[in-house]
Amino acid sequence: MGRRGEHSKSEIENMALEAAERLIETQGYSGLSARKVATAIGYTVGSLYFVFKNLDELIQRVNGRTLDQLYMVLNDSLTECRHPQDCLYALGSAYIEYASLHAHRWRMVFEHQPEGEGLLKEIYEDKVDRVYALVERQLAALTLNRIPQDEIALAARALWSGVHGIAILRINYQLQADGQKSVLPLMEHLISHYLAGFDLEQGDGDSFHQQVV
Amino acid sequence: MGRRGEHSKSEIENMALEAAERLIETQGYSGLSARKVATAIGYTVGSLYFVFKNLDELIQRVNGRTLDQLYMVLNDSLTECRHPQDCLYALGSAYIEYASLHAHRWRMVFEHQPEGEGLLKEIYEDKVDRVYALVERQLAALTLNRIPQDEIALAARALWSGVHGIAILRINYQLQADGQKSVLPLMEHLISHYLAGFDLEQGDGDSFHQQVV
DNA sequence: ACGGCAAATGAGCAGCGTTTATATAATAAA
DNA sequence: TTTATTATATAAACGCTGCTCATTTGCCGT
Repeated sequence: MGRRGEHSKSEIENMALEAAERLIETQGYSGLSARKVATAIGYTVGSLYFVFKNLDELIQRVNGRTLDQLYMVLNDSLTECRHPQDCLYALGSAYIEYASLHAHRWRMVFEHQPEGEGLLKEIYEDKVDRVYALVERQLAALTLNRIPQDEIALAARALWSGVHGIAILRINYQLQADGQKSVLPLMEHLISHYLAGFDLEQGDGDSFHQQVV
Repeated sequence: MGRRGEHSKSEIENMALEAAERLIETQGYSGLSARKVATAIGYTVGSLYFVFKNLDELIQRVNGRTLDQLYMVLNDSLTECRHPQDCLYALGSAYIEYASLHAHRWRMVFEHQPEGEGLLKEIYEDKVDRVYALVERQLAALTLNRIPQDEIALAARALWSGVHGIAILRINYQLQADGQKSVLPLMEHLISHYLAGFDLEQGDGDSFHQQVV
């Protein structure tokens, strides 16, 4: 049939993204295919390529939405904490919980290598930065803004690399699958040790102060 | 043709693994296919399935070899350090360097989800433990063996999650591609802060002492 | 009413993992 | 030496994949 006009381009786009997310959540990346997505929204393959350049673009769009969702969850986790260190625990806890609850979607964000350059990639990186900013804000508060922003940015990335790694541990080895409480002490252990070391190293001119970014 | 007898089963196995590694190193996971591997070693697809149960098994075998190689590199990095903290730096540096040099192979170790149970998976996990043991040994030395082994094991995983995350950062965002020196300060920053915090928390009965594993 | 145009299709291409009947070469038996 | 057996390698086939494109369909303005 020709133009049914039932859905606008952006409507189809949204339907496809939602269908793709559903497929990924339930069956993982390998369960995703253009034909499955198309069928799920009542169209055929060709129509998908009318809206997305290719599957890669669709995946990048899904990843963008995942990052948005993650940002919101993390942001919401900050409502019930006051001390920055507790807020970092809250962020870490929310991060690990999200990773556990949406393992497939979450993994895809980091495992899918976007090919080539493009506007999408920049948007993507902005979304990542926005998530990191949540951590940076707490670190800045904790150090009473006595540490330059670029250094805070690096510290956030270093620290969160650790939390991220723990989330991966949690997922890959199904560590304590019964209620993901069990890796939380590990996370708090990492953060507390890291922060404890932070105070000791105020302006001691170590190698970290080299220009890195 | 029938049995040419030019290569034994284990010879074909080796040839296939080497060919697969070459494909992955140069073209990444998506560049790997049963037919490509078979062609590369002068056989046809079917013969591959005479040696491996399926592609998944071949990949797991490649990952095993990668872990062996990684272990050796890390082990060798310890020859020129004395103080445990310097040894941890050396391990971190070697880890990040290996990840950068063999990004595709290294990523596959963590991103490929081995399906189902089996002997291979256990061997695989032993290899992972062997790598962690290198870190644990340094942590134990640093804390003068005053901390129980299971706690050291967790600390190693927490700390190395951070180093791992930094390696991911290095690869994903091509952080300072000109000589991977630039993320090393970040790694040392993480380790030094973490270790600085370690001494402060001797037996203070925090949540970390809960039974986790 | 009809022409033009946008939307949607579905057949087709090359490649994928995997299975299997078949052909072949080396070996064992007669 | 000839024959039978067995292990090995193959090629074809199945159903799937991402992606393209000629073709058809239906709406909308003239």
